[in-house]
Amino acid sequence: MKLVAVDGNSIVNRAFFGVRMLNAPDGTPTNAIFGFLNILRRIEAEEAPDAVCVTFDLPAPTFRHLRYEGYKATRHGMPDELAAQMPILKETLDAMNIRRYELSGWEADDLLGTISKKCTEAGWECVVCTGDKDSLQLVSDAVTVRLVTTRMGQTTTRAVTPEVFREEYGFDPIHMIDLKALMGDASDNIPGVRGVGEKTALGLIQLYGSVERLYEQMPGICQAPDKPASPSLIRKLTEGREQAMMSKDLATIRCEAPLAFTPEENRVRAVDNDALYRIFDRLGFARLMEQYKLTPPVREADEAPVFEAECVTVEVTDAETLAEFQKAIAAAPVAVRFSEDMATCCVNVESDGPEGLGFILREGTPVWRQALEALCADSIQKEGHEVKDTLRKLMDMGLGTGGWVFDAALAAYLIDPTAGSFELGTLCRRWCGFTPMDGAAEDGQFSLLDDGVKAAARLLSEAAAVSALRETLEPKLEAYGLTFLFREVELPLCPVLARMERAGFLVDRQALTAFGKLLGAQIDTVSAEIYALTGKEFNINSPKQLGEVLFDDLGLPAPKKTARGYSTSADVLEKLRSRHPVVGLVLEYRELAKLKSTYADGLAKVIGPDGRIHTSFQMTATATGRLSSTEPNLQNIPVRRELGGEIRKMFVAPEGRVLVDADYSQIELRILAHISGDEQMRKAYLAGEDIHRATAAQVLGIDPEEVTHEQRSRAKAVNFGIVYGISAFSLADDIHVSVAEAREYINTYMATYKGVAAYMDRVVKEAKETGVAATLYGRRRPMPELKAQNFNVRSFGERVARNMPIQGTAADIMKIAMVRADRALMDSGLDARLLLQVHDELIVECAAGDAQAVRALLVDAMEGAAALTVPLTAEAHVGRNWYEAK
DNA sequence: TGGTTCACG
DNA sequence: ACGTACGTGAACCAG
Repeated sequence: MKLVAVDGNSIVNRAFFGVRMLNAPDGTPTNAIFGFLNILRRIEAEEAPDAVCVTFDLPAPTFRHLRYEGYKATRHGMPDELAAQMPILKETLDAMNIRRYELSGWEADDLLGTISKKCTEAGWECVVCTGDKDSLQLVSDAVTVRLVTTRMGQTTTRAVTPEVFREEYGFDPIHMIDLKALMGDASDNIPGVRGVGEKTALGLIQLYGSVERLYEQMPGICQAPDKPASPSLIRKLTEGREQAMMSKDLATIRCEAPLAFTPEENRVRAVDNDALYRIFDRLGFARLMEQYKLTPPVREADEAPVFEAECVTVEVTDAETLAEFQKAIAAAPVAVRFSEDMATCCVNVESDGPEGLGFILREGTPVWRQALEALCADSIQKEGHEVKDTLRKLMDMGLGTGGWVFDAALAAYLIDPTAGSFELGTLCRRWCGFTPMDGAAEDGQFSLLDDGVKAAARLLSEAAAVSALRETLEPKLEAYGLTFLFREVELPLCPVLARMERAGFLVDRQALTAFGKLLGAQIDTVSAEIYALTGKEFNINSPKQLGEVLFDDLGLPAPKKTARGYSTSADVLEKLRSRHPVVGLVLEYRELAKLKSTYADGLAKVIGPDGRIHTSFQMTATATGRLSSTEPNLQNIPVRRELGGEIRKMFVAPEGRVLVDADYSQIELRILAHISGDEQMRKAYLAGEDIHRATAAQVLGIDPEEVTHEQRSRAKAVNFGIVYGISAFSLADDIHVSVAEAREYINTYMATYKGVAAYMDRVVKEAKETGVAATLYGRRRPMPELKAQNFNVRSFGERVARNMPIQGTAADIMKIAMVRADRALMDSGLDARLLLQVHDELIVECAAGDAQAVRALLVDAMEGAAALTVPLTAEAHVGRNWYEAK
């Protein structure tokens, strides 16, 4: 029988400092709990114990160790973010039916010692799980210590048995206390013998075993076999004798805590599904919920907050019910949900109760089309969830797209874009405290209903959720100053994006597959050369195998490492290019393989029956307000390298039509100039100067004409760096200069652009005060990282706080431009439509004859999207394909 | 599934 | 003394 005893405080500490800051939807920090649970799962998987328990230190009024004054004085107090997680962690363990042992005045170490002793006495095996080497003294035939270390979010554990210990230290585990007696332990304020460090102490204990035996043999002792102790060491030991004895006492774990404990009472039990579900739900632990196979608590019938159960519902099937429907939806905002063959609508739903009226519209009923048309009229105020996707379907059906006044996903996204999930059920639980009817609820009280009714009830419940969410979220939007973005930007953008997705981008399928074949042939050639040069056939795509070949077989120096092995990234390989001819070939292989798999083959797979590629734009995916593009991602189509540009040539306009590509010129730097108000930078833009050249000239104190190509390109890198929240190290890496030089660049930059420097300080300070970073238009991003104790986490937060207002404002402006451009195109009567947005670039397809008009219209829409204190400029080009038009 | 790499702005 | 630029998505490997 085996019991695992977890050192709660030690593990939760490792987890807290090892796992990056995480937050529950309500802002509660959760990283320590998350890390703890993952470590616990690891241990359980590795040890397969019969019983598990956890010990905790309790803050005690008095310490047992008071007899040595100052003990623990250096142990820093627990950070607030961690302290906040402790009660929740304990609650979680309770819900998992894992016993906790905590005893006022007793350290976790002592409890672990006591527990391991009692286990041994009961004939059980005991595994002590801790991050703390102090516990190693407990190791015996029946007691193993599993040491846990967490680095960069990754946990490794190591089982220390008596054999392992002896192998490592050269003496028995119990003499760990003797070692501590001599060398001390700063973290536990154990003084040890002055002047004796780890090396000396190890040698002495290996030779003599215990401090007592050591002092018995004094002064005729040896430091190492055949090496008599130096007179100074003898003196230190003599003078430190008392310290040594006291230290040994301090280092000794007490195994007699008055603990009522039997291994049996800790036998592994099933978790409390309902309790654990509620905790994980609150903390936003979706993955853990799956791993523990938790299911939503089944509600008692009498407390079920399932709206439609009491909501009066009407099926719209004939003239009479249609009239009733039309009257109801004209009178008040109506929440709408669509499925394949059904639509449900709710009106007058209160968030705290089910008063309201529900309608069910089914495809196939005689009034289906009429009802939908009535619903889709511009004058009917509609509320939805992920409205852009709804509009796509409505457009497919030839229905109107006006009158949408609310989108629950967009509202929640504006309130907290970092929330992660904007699914209706998640939002409803988070903001309204109830779960829309789902599978579990059905089993409970709806199992008697037939499938059609059940589907309608589920959809109606979702409509009710949308309505409830509006009531909760709209006041918040108002309070956070997000109404403009919501009403004038995000909502109007929905039909624009829906049209773009439906339009798709025409692709030259033949050219694409031909290019894929060509790449395939080149890949074969390059692979063969690589195999010949290395004398080995291996998978070049595998960083592991590639690293072994390059760094082990060929003996190239490995400048960087990753979590598991050598880094083989392009910048690493680039540095090694001159060392061996195979390196260049690997880089070439990488480029070809990427182009083929992701672009040539990848894109060919998603060409629709119409010969066009229809991407999906995600409106709630990024933390800064940018859009993203998926299935496929059309926002990362190659352009930078020559071969990559070939791919863009495959994105074409149909016969008789052309592409117009318009992009903002340095929108982010211009925004920086605007919001920082920096005079130098604004002057440069107002004078229409080449900003990178101007930066080089001003920073270096030379004439713009004197700036070399090299100097300009470095200034450009600095400008980018500034936008990203620069560090000297990374800049150095980027422009291949020493860190000292990079630091010099940055310092001179900040001295030149004082307004930028001041802004960077100001924006971090404000974000720290308010807990959010925000754009010019009020888009916000909560920034809990700024409060983190962990240096890296906090530094990351500071860089994000500097970048978000810039990147986010650019995103806002582009969205505004898109709405303007779409409107202008519609109003103009030109034969043109938007196809794609790539952050600072818009692509339109139009009749060849309309190209110049469209060009002017686009530039106008984009430049007029915002009035900054520097010019906001856009350029547009026309071409038969994307490459030409850029 | 998470890590690595790499395409884009 | 820390470890290192902001924001994405997709393909691939390895466990």
